[in-house]
Amino acid sequence: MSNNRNKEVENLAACFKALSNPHRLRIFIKLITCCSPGTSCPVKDGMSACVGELGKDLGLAASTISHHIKELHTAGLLRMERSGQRIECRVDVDALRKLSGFLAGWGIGISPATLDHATSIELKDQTNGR
Amino acid sequence: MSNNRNKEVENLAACFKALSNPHRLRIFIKLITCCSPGTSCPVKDGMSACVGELGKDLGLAASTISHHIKELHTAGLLRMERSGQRIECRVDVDALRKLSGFLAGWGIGISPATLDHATSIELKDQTNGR
DNA sequence: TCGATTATTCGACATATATCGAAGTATACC
DNA sequence: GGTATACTTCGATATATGTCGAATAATCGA
Repeated sequence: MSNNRNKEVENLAACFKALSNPHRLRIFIKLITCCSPGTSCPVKDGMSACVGELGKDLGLAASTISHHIKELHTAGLLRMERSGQRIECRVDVDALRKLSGFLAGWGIGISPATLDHATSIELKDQTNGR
Repeated sequence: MSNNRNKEVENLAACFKALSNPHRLRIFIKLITCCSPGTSCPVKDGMSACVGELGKDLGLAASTISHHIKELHTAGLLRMERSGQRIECRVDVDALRKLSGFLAGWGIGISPATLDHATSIELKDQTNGR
């Protein structure tokens, strides 16, 4: 229970850490926007782009981009799937929603006093899908 | 413009960084909940607690707590005000709302394709109030 | 099979972060 | 003034992070 709660806070912190680096945040933003509905996008499927595209314009070495994307992936914020030579990345909408829910619970003025509920949003279980 | 956009991403990243450490996140959560309406709280004023209270139960040295709270403060997530011997901390609801707004824009499924708007939420200007 | 493209892993390195204890500052109370 | 309480600043130190380039792996096309 309390142990569980601990794990939730750790997960939450891990997500924030993944977004805490400007380069990574930029990658994440690009992923979210570059392929959103209505935008022309190299990949037809919504919210998806390959590693190379995401890293463009950041002025970083390929290995560094790869490292950053791995961080986002490990935090559960994005999913990766091989497609030929490329590896497609897409936002994990669930994780994003949960993260957003945590902040929205208060910030926006909606029901506070609900830590029990708010921190029990189960962030992506670290053991599956990676 | 683009320079401005850069600064916004930096600010956003700085906020995430402040919340990326489990100890700091715990402090932040405590601050948000311990004194929310309806809860009995050492400080009557909603969402406020002194440095010492926030750091309790974390098993950290006072200097470390101080350091963490300073980080949260620098990121603009909380305000501090001297009150006698104590220093009262309260969440900066504006910053929280903006942070939350950034994630909520997508995550929750509300209008995507609005990066222009979403990243132009002006996060607290680093130069005032600290 | 060979070369091109795309991405990851590895080792090195500089910088940043988390942490402590000791010393310093500010305020309150006697 | 002197002492207690609350917090911050400073210096030290161990660990984590961001970055690169070189080497490796996976896939495609000729």
